[in-house]
Amino acid sequence: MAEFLGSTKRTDYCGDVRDGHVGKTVTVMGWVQKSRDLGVLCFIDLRDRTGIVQLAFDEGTAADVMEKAKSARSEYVLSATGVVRERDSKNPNIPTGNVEIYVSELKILGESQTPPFEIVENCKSNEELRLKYRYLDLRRPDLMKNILIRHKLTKVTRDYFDENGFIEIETPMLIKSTPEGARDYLVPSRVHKGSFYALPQSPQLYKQLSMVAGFDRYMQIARCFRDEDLRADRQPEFTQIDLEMSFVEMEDVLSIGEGFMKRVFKEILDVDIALPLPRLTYKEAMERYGSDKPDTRFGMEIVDLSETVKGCGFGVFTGAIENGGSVRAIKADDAVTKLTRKEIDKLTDYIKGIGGKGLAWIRYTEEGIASSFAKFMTEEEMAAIASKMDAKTGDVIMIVADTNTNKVLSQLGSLRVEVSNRLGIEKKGFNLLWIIEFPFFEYDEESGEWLAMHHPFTSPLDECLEYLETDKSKVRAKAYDLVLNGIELSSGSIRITNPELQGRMFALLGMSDEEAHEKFGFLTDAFKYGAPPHGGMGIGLDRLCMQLLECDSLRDVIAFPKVQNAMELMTMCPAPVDKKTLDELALTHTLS
RNA sequence: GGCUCGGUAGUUCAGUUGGUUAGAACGCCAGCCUGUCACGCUGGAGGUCGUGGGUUCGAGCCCCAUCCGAGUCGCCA
Repeated sequence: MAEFLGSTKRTDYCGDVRDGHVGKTVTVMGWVQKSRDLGVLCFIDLRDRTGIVQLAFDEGTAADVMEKAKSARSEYVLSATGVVRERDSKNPNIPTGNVEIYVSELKILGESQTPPFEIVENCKSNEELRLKYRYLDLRRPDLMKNILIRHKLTKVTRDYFDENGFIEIETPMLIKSTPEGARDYLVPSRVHKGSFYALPQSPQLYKQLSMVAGFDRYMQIARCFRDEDLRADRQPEFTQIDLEMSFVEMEDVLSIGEGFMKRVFKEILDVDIALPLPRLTYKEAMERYGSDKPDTRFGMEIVDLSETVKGCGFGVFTGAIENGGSVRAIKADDAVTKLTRKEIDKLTDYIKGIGGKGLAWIRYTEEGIASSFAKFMTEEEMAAIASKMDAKTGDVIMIVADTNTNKVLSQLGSLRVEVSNRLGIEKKGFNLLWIIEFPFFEYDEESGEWLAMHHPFTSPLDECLEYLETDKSKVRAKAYDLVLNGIELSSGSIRITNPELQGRMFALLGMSDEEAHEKFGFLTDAFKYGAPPHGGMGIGLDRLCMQLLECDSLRDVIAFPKVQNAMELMTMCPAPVDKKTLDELALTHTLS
């Protein structure tokens, strides 16, 4: 039977009991990590969020206390009072290993069944089980540590932005659905049957309206929702450090953003980040890394072979070039033993899996050149490739050709990362960089239309305004992303505040005046009443935390995450609701 | 929606060509034990092999379907 806490008060956390406490009487409270019953002697490791301390019992211990100590199983909740004393034999493996608490009073505050998995660091149990018992998983020191560091990160965030004049404003969770972009989570209205709220994908419009209101600098640690499929770095419910600033241009926002990153890395990891951060234009990032979120911790940059192989004997290459595409390649240094013929076949499948036509390759082995296409080439042509790629014995070149150069680049970009993973290339450090000058429009092959790459309030670069109606491919945006080790951490832009320009943008995106007014009238109306120039960004808090802690999954930094099918396994939601509830919401017809 | 991988004791895993009673380690339970800290020793319990169907004299193993989990592509302005 569990006992009541009564008037017992904790004096110290378990992990804080050290040499300085020797001789003092302390009371600690926590969970039984492990008990060791040696007959006349008994030891219990007691754990709380700060660490573990050893409780000791011996022949001098009162019989009732000893009896309780021996009955305490794993994960029982105890309160223990006793004198701290130096240990005869110290345990160098734990910070409190020099001391122990010689217990005179013991309360069993809560009993526990045997947990379904051990509450230890580096638990190997499968994640499904751990998510079902998430409260036990969070009790494990590694996950506990992650959540505690996340707390520290949000604290640093609020401090930094407060010190820089930002005001935290809470924006609504129940908002109007705007069908652009990701799928919305919808919330049915009871009062207005057949109408719906949406959960915000971002507080975008509200923060812009806060600028119109005159708050000048806004920030919010904002929960956002997107009803799209999950990934290791994508949850349907996530948190953004959202900010917006008035009377600024891009440089001002980047400066605040990178100042924040510097502060975070210093305070959380004691790592110094050199400022200003490197920048790449979107075009350069695509040309060199085949990605708008390149991992620059390793090389293997993309090389354009189009000039080199122009007019060669291999029809796949010449065909791609003659039809407006290109031939490009990456080189894996000293990889010839790892990238066997079989491995390269797998990489070819990988390329096909992401929409590629295939992979041409050259392996420079000790015995000579092995290649998928050498038979179509002259020796001079092969030598020209080797020269252009600076290839030596031991290297492997992988080549992609397509009539669409963007496809070539993005496929090689993916391949570059895939190959680096397969080769186990060491990636160390924190490579932060800005990607700037994003294209404003994106050509959609399916519909044959130019679509907005960002939300429609993003401002074009001043020098691109003249091309808006004439050549959409030339228009670049005042948009910027912050990339860390190949993950998009943040995205932002300078916004349009000129109603006339905004009208032009809506028109270019195929939105009629009526449609634009229906969807965003409240914003364009607001801009008629004195809108300051403004811009901002949103920083993915979960992703930042995941990178700081070098975790592979967002689930390791979110206390109660969802799994791949968007279920939360502990509470098993989403779940059906009863008919009465549906009736009230006029949703009964959804029951089949 | 597609592709790949996985599901055997509470947990992590092994399980040969389809063949007797499905094993190990840890954990759990009981007893013993005066300094343990991966305590030790002795003994014990614990399995609808994800689920359903099929092939077979016989299925953990082969086939089909299905559920669950992971990664990824599509998707994510």
